[in-house]
Amino acid sequence: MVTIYDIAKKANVSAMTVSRVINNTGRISEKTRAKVKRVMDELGYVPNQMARSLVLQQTHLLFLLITDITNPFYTTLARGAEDAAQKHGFRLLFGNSDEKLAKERDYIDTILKTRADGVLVAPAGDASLPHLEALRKHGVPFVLLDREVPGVDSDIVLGDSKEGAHRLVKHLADMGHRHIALINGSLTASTARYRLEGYREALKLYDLEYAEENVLETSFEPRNDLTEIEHWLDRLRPEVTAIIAGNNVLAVEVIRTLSARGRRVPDDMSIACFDEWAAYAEIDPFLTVISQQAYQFGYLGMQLLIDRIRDGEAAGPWKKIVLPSQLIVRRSVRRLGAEG
Amino acid sequence: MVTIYDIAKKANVSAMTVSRVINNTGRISEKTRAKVKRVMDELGYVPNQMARSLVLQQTHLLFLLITDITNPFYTTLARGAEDAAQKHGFRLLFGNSDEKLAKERDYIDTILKTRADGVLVAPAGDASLPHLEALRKHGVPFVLLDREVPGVDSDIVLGDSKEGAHRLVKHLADMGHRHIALINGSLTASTARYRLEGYREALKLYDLEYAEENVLETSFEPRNDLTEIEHWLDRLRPEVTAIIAGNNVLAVEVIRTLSARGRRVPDDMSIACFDEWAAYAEIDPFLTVISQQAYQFGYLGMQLLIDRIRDGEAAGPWKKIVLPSQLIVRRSVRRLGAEG
DNA sequence: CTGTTAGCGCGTTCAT
DNA sequence: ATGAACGCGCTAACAG
Repeated sequence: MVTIYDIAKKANVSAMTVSRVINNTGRISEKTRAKVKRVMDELGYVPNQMARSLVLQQTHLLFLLITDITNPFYTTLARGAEDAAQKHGFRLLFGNSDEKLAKERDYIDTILKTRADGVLVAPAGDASLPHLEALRKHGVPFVLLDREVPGVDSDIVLGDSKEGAHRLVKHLADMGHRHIALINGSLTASTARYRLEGYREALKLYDLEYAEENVLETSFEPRNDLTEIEHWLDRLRPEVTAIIAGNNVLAVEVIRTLSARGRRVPDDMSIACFDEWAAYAEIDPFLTVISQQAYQFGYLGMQLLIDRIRDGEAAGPWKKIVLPSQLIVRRSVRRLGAEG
Repeated sequence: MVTIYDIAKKANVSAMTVSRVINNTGRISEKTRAKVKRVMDELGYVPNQMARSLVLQQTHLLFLLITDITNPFYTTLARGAEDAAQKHGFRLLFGNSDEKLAKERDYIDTILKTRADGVLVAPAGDASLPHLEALRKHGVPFVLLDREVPGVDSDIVLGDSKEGAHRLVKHLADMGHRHIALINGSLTASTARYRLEGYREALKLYDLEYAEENVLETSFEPRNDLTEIEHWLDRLRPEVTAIIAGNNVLAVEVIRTLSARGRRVPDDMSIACFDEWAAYAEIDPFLTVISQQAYQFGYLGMQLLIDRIRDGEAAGPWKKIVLPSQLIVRRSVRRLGAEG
């Protein structure tokens, strides 16, 4: 490995001079600067980030932790975070927890060991608390994305899940559905809790029946085994004509399960859900969704993080950004007649 | 920051003993080991990766560089790479180049500075050559994914793009299409070249007309401005009844452009393309595609990389894995009668 | 404008 | 079984 000492020797200067050339600090004569630079090129020198970080006590590295890298909601969010980071001259690396606490812990571990300057976290759930406390304890600034974690104060960017669920129920009711089921992620995720809450409140408001067997709590991430969903569909009250899915993944899995049994959407069952399927949905508009501004989650979250890194305490009290969502009506919900 | 010296002092041992406890090296009495561990917990010690890497000359960190984090092909690939890395006890971080050489260069830079142990690269194109040469020069093992780069010898995992294009043309011809256009990524990507080649060969084979204005070379990544595609569609020979898109993104953009002008797929134009839109395509099977085993690209690539890291030269000559693809027929291609 | 010294946190080598 | 000295590559502080 080429070090500043190799450069120094070949350029007949001290290592310190080389360091100054690299970092553009101090005053250096144009002549020596040129000489040093030439030698650096010749030798193909690359600064050792480890060594720099060790002495500077900062890495200039930011992390984004998402829970499902195959979900377009999170990848769009990632693009937003990336753009904002680049705009401010920060490097960003991604990690994928797969909604698994163990994987999340491993990434937090890596982040801690790597001494990242800051982290954007979409937490797996409430049990992410110790992970976030670890970040806090070690002085790593972080911003929460998409989900709250009880017991954690921080900057955060959220969607209005309760309001979204409300709008979904209203739309279904408007379309003539009176018996609406809900398949949800784990209630250890705040979004799932708010969506359940909004669902129940709206049912009450529109005078629709609530039945325990019409609600399934499972998980947001993709699964290979659809039997749980299958069994739930079997136990559903027969009057149910519409299902709300807690996210885009669940919606797809419900539809797959239904269609494996020859039941069509929306003919035999209506479906609506949270979150888009990005580009594809546009060309073949099928799923009725509550669309969230995924890109903004990442972009604004990154801005908050960078503010926090730059200004520390001076960035003021914790900021909470709640992003509005939008109902997009498509083909997956059928209009029911009076008989429905 | 808590260091091994803080632990050492509080546990009444030397820093060296602490280090040994951390790394499970040397012989330590159970008593001191327990004491040291307890103090470590009390103080919430986290090893400083920078310092470790500096002395060990290795980071145990792997990178995956993809060109479009919003494209399900690459995110599925990423999941495969992640699983394989985890299986072998390596940490993996992601970077997204957005098909941009400048962003790719920045990531290569980060990787070099970070002294990663190895890299999985889906290169932006032929001009990625210097980036890969830099990796080589600095002794960072890498494996290429999805695209070849002329002038670079390395392990690589590829799809058979030529064969895929061939199958696409054959299918369209079988469906009665005699005038088939191609919208492609930049020819600086080997996949685009092979797809063009397969397209031209197949046209010849099935005695179909080739026309220059029926082929557009643009780029694989999503764009905001669809005018280029729009203009191309306007200039297409009027006899054209089907379009092959070089990837999933282009297919969606063509369809969007067409539908903005009131032209329907497949009624007014048939479309087929490379690569799936992951889960969503299953529930609403619209696009006829050549489906590639994205997950395997990542999984097998990671295996190659880890072999190379572990065995170095002893891993033998460069390995090239070519993954077969599969034609999946759906609704986006219309069957033409004799008049077509 | 340039060089010397010291130390960031840790692990290897050699003592004890 | 444990400790002291040294160095990994780099930069801040001070000297000249």
